[in-house]
Amino acid sequence: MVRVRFAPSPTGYLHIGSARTFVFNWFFARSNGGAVILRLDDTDIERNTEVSVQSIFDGLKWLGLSWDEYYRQSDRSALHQAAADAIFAKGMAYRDFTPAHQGEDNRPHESGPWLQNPGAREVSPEESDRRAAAGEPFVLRFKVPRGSGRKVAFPDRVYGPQEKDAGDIEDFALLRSNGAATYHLASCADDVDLKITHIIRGQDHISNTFKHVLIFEALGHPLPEFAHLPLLVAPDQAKLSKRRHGPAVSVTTYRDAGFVAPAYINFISLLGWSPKDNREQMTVPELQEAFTLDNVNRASATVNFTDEDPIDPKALWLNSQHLRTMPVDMLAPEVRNALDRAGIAVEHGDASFAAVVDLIRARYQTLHDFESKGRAYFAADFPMTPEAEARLDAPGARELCRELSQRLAAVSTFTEESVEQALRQLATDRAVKAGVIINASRAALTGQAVGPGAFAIFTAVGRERAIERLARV
RNA sequence: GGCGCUAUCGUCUAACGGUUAGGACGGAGCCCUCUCAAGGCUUAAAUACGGGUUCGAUUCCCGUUAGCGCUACCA
Repeated sequence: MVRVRFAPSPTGYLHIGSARTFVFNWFFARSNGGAVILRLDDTDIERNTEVSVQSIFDGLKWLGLSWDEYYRQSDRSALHQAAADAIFAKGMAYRDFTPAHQGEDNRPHESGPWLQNPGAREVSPEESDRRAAAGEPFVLRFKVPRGSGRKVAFPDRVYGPQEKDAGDIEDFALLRSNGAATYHLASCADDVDLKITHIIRGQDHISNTFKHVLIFEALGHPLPEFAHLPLLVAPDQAKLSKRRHGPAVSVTTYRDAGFVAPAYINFISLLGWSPKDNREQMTVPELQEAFTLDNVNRASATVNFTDEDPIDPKALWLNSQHLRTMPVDMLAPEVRNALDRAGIAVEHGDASFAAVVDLIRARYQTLHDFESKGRAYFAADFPMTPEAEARLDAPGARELCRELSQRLAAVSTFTEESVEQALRQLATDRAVKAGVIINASRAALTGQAVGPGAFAIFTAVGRERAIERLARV
């Protein structure tokens, strides 16, 4: 039974890299009949915030990919403590009473790695127990094996076999002086307890994994499979960070820009992974079906954004593709919500609403376009663009619109065909090109100089409104 | 400094050791057309550098360079 976990730490909003990690975990689990576990790695109480927890949930909920189990590490400190005790009891960890260093890192590792605080390992068990009993604060450190030629190794599903000299691994902390578990301990203890089979996470964890291998071994637990994902970087090649790159890296930026979740998922899936068959636009089920760890790349991928525009152009293109191809009954509720948030009251019933959405969606790139460019299809009031104004300013255009209005008021049935017939007849009668009336009508009906085929617009806007809008030019 | 990871068009990427190095976004141009999109077509644009191995290297090996990551009582 495959069990994967997504373990964000709530120190900020859900960012694009985390979202991709979640999505890949989800694809892997779902295509292997496995379980997805959401675990908040919130052991660093100083830096965690509830706001962040909320925004992570907001982001995940928007993606619309479900998880099966949910845990918070802060609820599981007894488990972490027990793991620390077990490792300590085996003599694989020791207390370090050295005060925490603060400010500049002045430890002497200019010529090599820092491995441990001098003398800390040599404190006798008796003295260690005595000082601990006396209440002297300490960190519990893992006693990394120092034998010559001792290697730590693990296979990585993406990066291949990994190996490192134990001599290059420092005696990392398991427990902080306040008694709380560090990330390393808590993460491994929980992975063991939650029976995680595959750890899929960012490549920035590769060097941590050697430490984790040591912990798993100390806990007497077989290694889960590891798969590290290439990093997502900013256009300046730096690791994405909210401090340096701002909201461009937040999932909610895309949501708020009018993206539909499947398009966003499609976009981030193509960062560091590809189906290898030249497909680009894919639905979530297609992505899940095609996803394999073997097709994950190793080089980091750049997310394109600028100070002026936080949205990657390819993401925008994918969004427009999804808007025009996703099932209209899946899109319509999203559009309705968007219009709702924009304060546009929609009078349409579901069927006619879906028909209008279907008519105009091929021209739009984001959900916001429905409220702006598409406003006239839903609202009684709408602005007129300068280009549309120009259409009406064409010689005779306004008069023709008014006359068309009168003629349409007289037709018995109001269909695309009857409208076209009336309009072309008017053109013939007045000896003008039909195009003039067509373009002027589009402007009068929608406030836009551009849009769908003109006759379809008449029925989309509806008889009453069409006649009224033509009359008042 | 140490350790690790990586390197194909501007960006995302494809290429059993043999291709005119392919696709996509974005750019340029054309076609279609009642407008604008869409769609179709065309076009510019890449194997970081240097050595090997091989009949043949984008692909395998070594080195250089560059970038990134880790090097906390953060995760």
